[in-house]
Amino acid sequence: MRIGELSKATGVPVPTIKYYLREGLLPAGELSSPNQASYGDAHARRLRLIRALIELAQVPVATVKEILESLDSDTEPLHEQIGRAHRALTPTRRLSATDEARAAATTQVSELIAARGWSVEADAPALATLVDTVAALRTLGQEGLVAHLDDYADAVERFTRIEIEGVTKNPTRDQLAESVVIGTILGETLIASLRLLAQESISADLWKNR
Amino acid sequence: MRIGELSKATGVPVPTIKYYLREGLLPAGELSSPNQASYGDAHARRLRLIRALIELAQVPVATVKEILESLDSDTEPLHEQIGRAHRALTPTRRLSATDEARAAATTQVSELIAARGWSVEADAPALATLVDTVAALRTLGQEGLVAHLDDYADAVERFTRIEIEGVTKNPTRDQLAESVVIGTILGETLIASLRLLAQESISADLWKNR
DNA sequence: CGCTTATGGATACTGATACTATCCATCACA
DNA sequence: TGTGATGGATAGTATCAGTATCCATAAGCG
Repeated sequence: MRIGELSKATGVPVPTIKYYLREGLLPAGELSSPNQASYGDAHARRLRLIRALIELAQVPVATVKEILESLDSDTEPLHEQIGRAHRALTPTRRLSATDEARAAATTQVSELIAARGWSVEADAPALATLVDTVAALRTLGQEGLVAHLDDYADAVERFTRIEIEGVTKNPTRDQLAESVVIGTILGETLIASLRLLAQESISADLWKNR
Repeated sequence: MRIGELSKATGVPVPTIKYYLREGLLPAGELSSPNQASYGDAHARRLRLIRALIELAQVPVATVKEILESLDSDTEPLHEQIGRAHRALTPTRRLSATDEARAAATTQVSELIAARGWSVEADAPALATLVDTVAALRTLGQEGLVAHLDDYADAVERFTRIEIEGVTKNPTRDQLAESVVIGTILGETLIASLRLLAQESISADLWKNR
C-alpha cells in the first residue's frame, strides 16, 4: 500500500497520516527508494486504532503515543503495560480542593479500597482523581451522591468482571494487552454514552411534566 | 466580597475570574460604582462548580457555559434542561466507521434499547456516539467486548438507579436540576477513576507474572 | 521517452482553546 | 494623599491538532 491507498482505506487524509508519522504514532513504511514507502495491513489497523482513540475517546495525540509505546513493548510484564497506559490516561492533578475536604475524601476512599480488598498502590494516578472528585462533590453540596460511593464501586466491579471475561479468551499476550487497553479506553466512551441514554430515558419517565 | 477575596476563597486567580466573567460563565458582581463590584456566596459556589467541571471533568469552557445557561433557565421543564446539558456534553460526531460497520452497530444498539424498554429519541446525541463506539470496537477486532453490551447496560442502569436515589431527595427543583447535572458530569469522572482502580487491582491479581 | 501525478521529508502556517498580561481611569482606605 | 486594588478593554501567549507548501524524486501512463 502506498500512502494514498492507506488514506483511502482508512478515511484519514494524507497530511494527517504524515503528521502521525512525524509524531511517531505510526511506524514508518518500508522504504523501497528514498521517496517511496509501502505500508501494510498492520499500518491500517494501527491507524484505525489511533483514530478511534482520538476521535471517539478524545485522547490527546501525545497520550496516544505513550499508550502505543507501552503496547509495543512486549518485553514488559502485562501489569506494567497496563499501568503505563493508566498513567498516560490520567492527567496530572492540579490541586484545587481545600485541605479539609481532601482529608475527608482521602479517608472515605481509603476505607472503600480497604473494604473492597482492592490492591492498589498508594501512588496510583487514578487515586488522586478519585479523591479530588469525591472532595469536589462534597464541596458542591452533593453528599447525596457521595453517600453511594460503595454502590458505584459495586457497579464498577461489574464492568471489570465483564471486561475480564470478554478479554481473557485472547490467544496471545499481545492481543490480550491490546484488548485490555482498547477496552479500558473505548469502554469508557461506551459506558458514558450508555449512561446518557439511560438517563435520558429515566428523565423522560420521571420528569415529563416539570 | 471583592474580586480579590473571591479569588482567595476559591483559589482561582483573579485574571481567570475576569476571564470567566468576560465569557459569561460567571454573572457580574453588583456594581456599587463604575469600578467596584461585590460578589456574593452564590458567585463562590458557581465558581467552584465551574472549576470542578473544567479541571476535574475536562469540560471545555464553551460547554460549561451552555450547561450553566441551561441550569439557570428555571422556566424550562427539567427534562428539557437535562437534554440541553446532554447535547452540550456530546461532541458532534465526525463519522469515520465504514457503512457496513455502522449498519451492524445501529441494529445492535436499536435492539438493546428496545429490549431494555428505554425511551430515547432517535436523534439523541449519545446514540450516535454509542453506535460509533460499537462499530469501532468491532472494526478493531474486539467483538469479545461488544458481545457483552447487554451486561454493560445492566451495570449502567445500576448507576442510574443510584443517582436517582441520591438526587431525588433534593427539596427544590433548581437544586434537583443542579444535582442531576453535577451527577452526570462528575459522576463520569468518579466512575472512570473507580474503574481504573478496579482494573489495576484485578490486573495485579491476574497478571503479576506476565 | 516524456509528462502528469504521487510520494517522502522538511518546514511553515493555521485556527481553536484557555488563559495571562498590560493599560488605564477610577476607587477604597490607611 | 498616596498606595494598592478594581472593572473593563485589548493584546499577547502556549499548546494542540492538524493543514499547507516546497522540493527533488519516482511511478504509471500513453
